[in-house]
Order: sequence, then structure tokens, then C-alpha cells
Amino acid sequence: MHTHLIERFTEKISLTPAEQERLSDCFKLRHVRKKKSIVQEGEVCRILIFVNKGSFRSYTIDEKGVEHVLQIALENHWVSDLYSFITRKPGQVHIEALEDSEVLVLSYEDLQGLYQEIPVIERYFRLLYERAYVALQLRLNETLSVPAEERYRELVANQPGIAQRVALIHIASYLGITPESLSRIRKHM
Amino acid sequence: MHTHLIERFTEKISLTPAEQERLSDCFKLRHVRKKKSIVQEGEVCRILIFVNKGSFRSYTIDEKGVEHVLQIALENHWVSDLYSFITRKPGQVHIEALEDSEVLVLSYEDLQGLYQEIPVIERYFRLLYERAYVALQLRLNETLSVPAEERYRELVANQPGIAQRVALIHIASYLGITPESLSRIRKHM
DNA sequence: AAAACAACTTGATCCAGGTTAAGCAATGCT
DNA sequence: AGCATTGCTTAACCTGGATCAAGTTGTTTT
Repeated sequence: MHTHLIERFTEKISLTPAEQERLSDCFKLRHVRKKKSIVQEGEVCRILIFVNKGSFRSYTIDEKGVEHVLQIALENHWVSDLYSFITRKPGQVHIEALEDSEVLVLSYEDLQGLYQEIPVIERYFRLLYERAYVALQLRLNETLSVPAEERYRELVANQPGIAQRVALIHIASYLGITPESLSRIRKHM
Repeated sequence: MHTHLIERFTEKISLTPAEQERLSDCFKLRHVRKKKSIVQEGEVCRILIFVNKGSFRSYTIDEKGVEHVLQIALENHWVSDLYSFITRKPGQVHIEALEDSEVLVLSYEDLQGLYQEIPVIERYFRLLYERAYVALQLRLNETLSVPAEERYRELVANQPGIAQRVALIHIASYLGITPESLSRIRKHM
């Protein structure tokens, strides 16, 4: 039983012990070494990933070969290539461990089964996506209206774990600036 | 019966005629004149808005008084201040009609009732938010990696209705550039 | 421990898009 | 009709962050 994971669910929805068992059984534990990928561009992403220990980044590579970090996921966060996951088509996203990590993996098929058997799971993910959408809209809005230095300050304030544990190059990409600019911003602070 | 609206639901989920009736009854028809607001900053946004006719923009105003367009919603799209809607706290978003418009409005309370009475409604919104999240992530990614001119080209290609019907100043804000820049881009094309 | 590589910093120069300021055309108001 | 406002364009100049190019420091690998 993945107690820690199940608590994340029971914070939001009620589940009987039998349902908790059933849910927990759908998740498979996997270890991912630093710099190893768990999702690759060009493949259909068939899993949702819950980060138990460690950290990941999801990123795309543009036609010039430049990487763009979409998400940095520490413990207790979900990460996936949602476009590929929901469309069942090959995606453009890579997902790579930033540290030696441990994840709980839920497959597309198992999730569809859960939606049928335990309909309240639908609510859990409805709430999850709702919040994710709001957070992403805020990030987009800030990207368009707030200069990079202030966005970095906010990242340090709101997500100190990211600022401490993640390499500058990935944070810079996540903020949409170059590593050189972020280095200068740090110096300036 | 709001037939057109109900079809949007039955494209994604199955509903009995009685459920369709119940769902349809939760929506109230409202007319909004051009430039009139339906949601204002500082208030709790208690509604989800389905655009039946016309168009809307949602936007915030930053500390310098500059407006930032978050979303442009034409017919068949949903618009709201989702942050305020889900947290029940006052929001920062304004939502304003860009043309004389007609909307179907669903209140927070009615939606919670629907989630209880017709659980498959939960699925509809789970799917809606899933897709909205993916679309927003793509937009953020392009904002950070693609120059403004190409983003405008893509907007014209993918959302011709917006390019034709919406004022340049709002499209520019949506793209995160000034009206002057967008004017130059148009000239250049 | 040496060599190789990865992460970060620093400096010089460049450029997309911002800012400021005018002007014009179309629409609305009295 | 006449005046004000809104929407769009153009032009001159400015700037935040990019790009290019060298370092420096730290960490693996052999």
C-alpha cells in the first residue's frame, strides 16, 4: 500500500479501505537514475507519473535544438506528457530525472478502469486539472507581464526547493531566459 | 432546452433525456452588450460562462495599469475567472463582451448540485480542463520559444475568427506584444 | 591524479520589441 | 454638421535580454 500517495487522494475525496487498496494496486513503483528519461519524444506517453522521491523536468526541443523546460516536478507532484496521454498520439515531450528518483506510475488503461470502478476518482482528477490550469494561467500571465528578475524572485519565494535543488540552466529555461541572464540576475540580487 | 449547448455535452458524455433536461435547466440565458462586463476584479466569480453568440475577453490589469488579455472566447467556448470560481475568493480578472453577446450562465451552486446528481458531469469537466490545460501549456511554450510574428501567423491559421473579429489591441495583448508591434507585423506580412 | 566534462560566470556586442509621439480614418455623440 | 473618441499606423529612439566568446570552478571518469 502506497500510504503517502493514497493520502494525497483522501485529502480531496473519500475512499473506502477497499477502494484505497484497489487504487494503490494500480500504481507501480519505479526507480529512475539521474539524467535518465522516463518519457521520450516521438513515443506515445501511456503513463501519469507521481513523484515520490527526487525530481523531474519535462521539456521539448525546438527546431533549432533548443530545450524548453515546461515543468519542474518535485515530490508529491504529477508529471506527464498530457497531450500525448489524452490523445494517444506521439508527443514532443521528454521527461528526465534531475536526481536519482522514485516514482509511482499509473497507466492509461488502469486509469480508465479506475474511472469506471471508482467514479469519485474522476473528481480527484477534475480538481487536479482545475488547479493545474489556474496555476499555468498565472504563470503565462506573469511571463507576459513581469520582468525575468521578478519572476525569479517569486520562484525563489514560492518554490524554494526548485531554486535550491535544480540546476541554473533548467531554471533559466523554465523562466524563458538564458542561463547567462539568470546568472546575472543572481549576481544582481 | 438549450439544444446547442447540450450537444456540446453529449459529444463527450452520454446523458438520458431527463438528465439533459435537468442540465439545461441549470443554465440561465443572459445578454451582454458590447464593452459591458460580466465579471469584475475584486468580486468573487460565481459563474461559468458558455458563449452562445458573440465574443468575450478575460483580462487582468497590472500595477502599472496595463491590461493583459488571458483569453479570447468566441462561440461555444467557456470563460470564467477559474481561480476565483474554485477558491471562492475575490479574483483579479475582468470579463468583457467584445460584441453584443448572448451567454448561458452556470452558477457554482448549480454545478455542485449537478456533480452530485449526474456524476458523469464530473467527467465532462475533467475532459474540458484536461484539454484546456494542454492548450495553455502549448501557448506558454510558444510564448517562450516562438517570435511574435510566427505566433500571430499561427493565430490567424488556427483561430481565423479571432483575427477577423477581434480588435488589434486585444489580439496584441493576448500575444503579449504592443499594438504597435502587431501593426508592424501585419504590415510585414 | 590527470583529463574530460558539466555548471556557472563574465564581458562585448546585437536585436526584437518597447516607448514615445504624431497623424489619420472611422465611428459615435450632441 | 461638428467635435470627440476609438482603432490603427508610422517613425525615431531605447532597452532587456539574447548571442557569442572566454574564462573559472567543480565533478566525473579512467
